Amino acid sequence: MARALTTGEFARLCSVRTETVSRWIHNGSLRAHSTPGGRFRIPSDVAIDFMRQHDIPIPPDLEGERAHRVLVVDDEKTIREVVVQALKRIDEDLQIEEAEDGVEGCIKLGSFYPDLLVLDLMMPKADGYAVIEQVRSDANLKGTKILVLTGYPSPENIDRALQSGADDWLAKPFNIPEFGDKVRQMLGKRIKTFNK
Amino acid sequence: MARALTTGEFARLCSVRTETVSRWIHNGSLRAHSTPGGRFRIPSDVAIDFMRQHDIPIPPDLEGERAHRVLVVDDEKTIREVVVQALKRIDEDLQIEEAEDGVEGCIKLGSFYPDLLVLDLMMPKADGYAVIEQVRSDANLKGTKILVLTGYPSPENIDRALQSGADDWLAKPFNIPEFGDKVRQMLGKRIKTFNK
DNA sequence: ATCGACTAGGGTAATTTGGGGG
DNA sequence: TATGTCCAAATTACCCTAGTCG
Repeated sequence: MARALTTGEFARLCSVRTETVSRWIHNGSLRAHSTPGGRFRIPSDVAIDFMRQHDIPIPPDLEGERAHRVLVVDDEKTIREVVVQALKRIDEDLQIEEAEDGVEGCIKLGSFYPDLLVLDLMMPKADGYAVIEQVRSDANLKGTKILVLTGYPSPENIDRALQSGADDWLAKPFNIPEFGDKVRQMLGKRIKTFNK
Repeated sequence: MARALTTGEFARLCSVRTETVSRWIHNGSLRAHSTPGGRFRIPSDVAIDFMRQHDIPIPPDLEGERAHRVLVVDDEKTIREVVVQALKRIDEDLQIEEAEDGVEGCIKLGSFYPDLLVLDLMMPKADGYAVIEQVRSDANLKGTKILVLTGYPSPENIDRALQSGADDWLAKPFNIPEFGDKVRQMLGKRIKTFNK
């Protein structure tokens, strides 16, 4: 997971020259370590941060170099704990963040850029639909998959959620293996879709 | 897929000054990312979209920078799946969209601008002939190739399809290698939307 | 030992920014 | 008012070279 890029590789990604990347490293715009011989190496997570910061499109194979991020948004602490435990069992390397209402969720979205959003529909402040719309209107979250959890799985609610842009849903209470399958599918599919 | 243009390069393509391109980026008319030093880079697909939207001629080498798009229109899910799988095997970088009837197909045409349209003739709502005519009457779809699939390959049907503007056809069920050949051929010698 | 990729550097071209006039 | 051209100053990135690294 720890691949590091050469200046040339990174230059191509940023559509600049190798020398320019060297200069960025010298003037502190870009962090890198170096070989004993003076060649620079840019860790993939540094590269991703840099590119995200400058709105440079990130190639999927580079994204794949890092651990997946999951944001869990639910106002019930118990549900969040169950979900987080289940997620950790699926993949202990997952980066997991939590939020307890739609507003907090939206704020975390803006800095966390999750690969998967596990989202309750009924919440105080901003409900799940609003969060879904927020995600789907943000180009930086294009790759984010949305799994909706709801205690009221009426056809209307489900339809509205999927219409808004959710990718899949589960009724609460859900069984853990089924949840695991969906998560694996959504995180896996995401990688496969972009695979070179 | 990865090249990005400088403001100067893009300015030349649009026959304006670089300052004007900078201003387009600032006022939001044109999306771009930037280097730490503040120089802009315009991803080639953004550039193409912009130029298409403003009827600016797109040079062929720029067109080549992006993945080809294929729209698959068929009311039978099984057929769509077979076609999509076959397409992915031909070129995994293809952007593929699906529609299950003529109306949905026409809607997607308007935003997806496929290079290739794989089209069933017999469909509910709007049949294949209607879709072909729609494509051929839209200047923005001048470059779109049409491959017709039909389960009823009578001379009348084929004739009518080709008359309407289809470029080639295959009888269902088709064999995959033959389908692959035709697709490669059509994407390969695709006529560019605009000539110099 | 080879050879492509990289660094460092200095001159140069391109780009940004702001302003003014059409 | 809105948009693109034109101008100029400051800055950035490009381009080239020689030499080094992997």
